[in-house]
Amino acid sequence: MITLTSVTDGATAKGEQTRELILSTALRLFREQGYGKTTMRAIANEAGVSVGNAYYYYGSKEHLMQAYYDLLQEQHREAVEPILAGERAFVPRLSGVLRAWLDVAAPYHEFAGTFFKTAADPRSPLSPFSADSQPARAASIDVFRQVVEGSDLKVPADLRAELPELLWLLQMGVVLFWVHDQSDDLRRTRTLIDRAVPLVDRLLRLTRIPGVRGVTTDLVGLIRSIKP
Amino acid sequence: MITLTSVTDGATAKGEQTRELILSTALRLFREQGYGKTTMRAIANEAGVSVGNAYYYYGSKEHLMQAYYDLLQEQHREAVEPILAGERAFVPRLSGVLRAWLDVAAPYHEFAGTFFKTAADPRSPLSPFSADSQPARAASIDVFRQVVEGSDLKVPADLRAELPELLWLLQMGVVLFWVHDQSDDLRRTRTLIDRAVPLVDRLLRLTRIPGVRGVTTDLVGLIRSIKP
DNA sequence: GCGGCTACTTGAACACGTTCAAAAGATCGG
DNA sequence: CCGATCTTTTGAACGTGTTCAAGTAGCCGC
Repeated sequence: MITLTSVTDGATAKGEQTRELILSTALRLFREQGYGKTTMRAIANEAGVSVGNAYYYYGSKEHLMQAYYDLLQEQHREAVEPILAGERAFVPRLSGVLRAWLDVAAPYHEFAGTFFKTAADPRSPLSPFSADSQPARAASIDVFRQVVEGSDLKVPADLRAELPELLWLLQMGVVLFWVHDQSDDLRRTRTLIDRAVPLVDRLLRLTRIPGVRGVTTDLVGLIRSIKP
Repeated sequence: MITLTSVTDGATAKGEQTRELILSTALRLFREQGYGKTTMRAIANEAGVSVGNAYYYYGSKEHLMQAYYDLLQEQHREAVEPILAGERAFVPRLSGVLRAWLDVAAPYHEFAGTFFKTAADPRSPLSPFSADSQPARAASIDVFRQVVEGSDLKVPADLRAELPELLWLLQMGVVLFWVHDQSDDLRRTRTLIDRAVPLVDRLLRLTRIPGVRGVTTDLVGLIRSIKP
C-alpha cells in the first residue's frame, strides 16, 4: 500500500519547503511588528505566496502562533540542559529552569499576551490544558520531572509523584504574572522567582513534619480526585 | 458652569434608555446563541438601532461582555449576603461564597470561555488585573474581606491583611478550572471547592505552629515585594 | 423663533480572518 | 507520452468587528 517514494502521506519536499517558508516569514513578522499588526495578507505577500496557500498549511493564524510556542519550548528545553546536568540542589535547579524560560521568552514579551489570550480559551486547541496540546504539555512537565528527579529534594513519595505537574502549574502562574509585568527588565517577575522558589523549597521540606503530613495527604488526594 | 437640568455630564435620559436597550438585547442574544455567534449587526437589528449607535455607547463587543461580567458580580454579591450574615465558621463561609459563584455563573458556562479569553490578555481593559477593572476587582476582593472579617478564623495579622486578595486569587483559580470543566453538572469543580476549602482552612491554622511561622512571613514578604 | 451647541444616530466603507471552487503542477502506471 | 490522480496554489468573495463623516434631534441663551 505504501510506496517507497517520498509520497507516503501526501506530503512533498516542495510542500514542506513552502510550509517552512510561511512559518518563518510569519514568525519574523510577529517579532518585528507584533501579532496583532501582522495580517495574513502581509505574511502571504512577504513569503511570496497566496493567502489561501498559507491556510493550506496552517488552519488559522493561531496555528502559526502555536508553532511559535513550540519553538519557544524547544529552546527552553535546550537552555535548561546545562543547568539540569550541573546542579544537584533543588533551589538553583528550579530557579534556573524558571529564569531560563524568562530569558528565552523575553523577546516575545509583547506578543506573549496574545498567546496567553488564546491559550485561556478552553475551546481553543492551543490551550495548555487541551487534549491537542497534550504532547507539548507532557514535554514541558517532563522538564520539571527532571528538576525533581535529579535533585537532592526529599519529600514523601505520593507528593513527589505529583510534584512535576505542580511545578508546571507554578510555571503557568509565573508566566501569567510575566505577561502582565510591565516593569523594567522584568524586575518584578525576577523578584517573584527569586523569592517564590526558596519559599516552595521551605514548604516542601515542611511536609516531613508530622503535623504537616496530613495536609500533604489531603493535597495529594485533592489533586487525584479532580484529575479528569 | 453646570446647569441644573439633567444634562450635567453629557448624558440624556433618552441616551441612557438606548444604552440599556442595547445592553439588554446583547445580553439576551449572548445567552440565547452564545457570544461568538452573536454579531454586532444582529444586536443592532434586534434592538432596532444602527450598528454605529451600539458603538457610540459601547466601545467594542468586548465591552458588552464586560457589562455582562459586572452583572454577574452584582448577582454574586447579592447571593452571598445571607451566607455572610448567618454563618461564622470560616469553611462554610468560604465554600458558600465559591459555590454561590458557581450557581450564579452556571447559565453562562459556555460563554465564559470567551470572557476568560479576553480577560487573560494584559492589554485588554477587561483583564481582571488591569487598571480599568480596578473597581470591579476591588468589589470582588471586598467579598473575601467580609468572608475573613466575619469569621472565627485566627491567623497572624500580617497574613490576615493579605488574605482577602489571596482568596480572590483562589477564586480566579477556581474560575479557570471551571471554564475548562466539561463534567456533568460541574461535578469536578464542585469537588475542587469541597476539598480545597478545608485544605485551605487547615493550612491557615498551621500558620500558628512556630516552625511554620517563618514560611508565612516569607510568603507575606513575597506578596508585598511583587505588588506594583 | 433662531442660531448655535451638544447629544445622538445613521449606514456606507474599511480591514482583517477565513473559505472555496477552480486552476496548475507533480507523479506514476501503462 | 497520455491520462488519471493527488498535491499544491490561486485569488475572489464572504462575514465580521470597527470607524467615521455626515445627518438629525433636543435644548439653551437671546
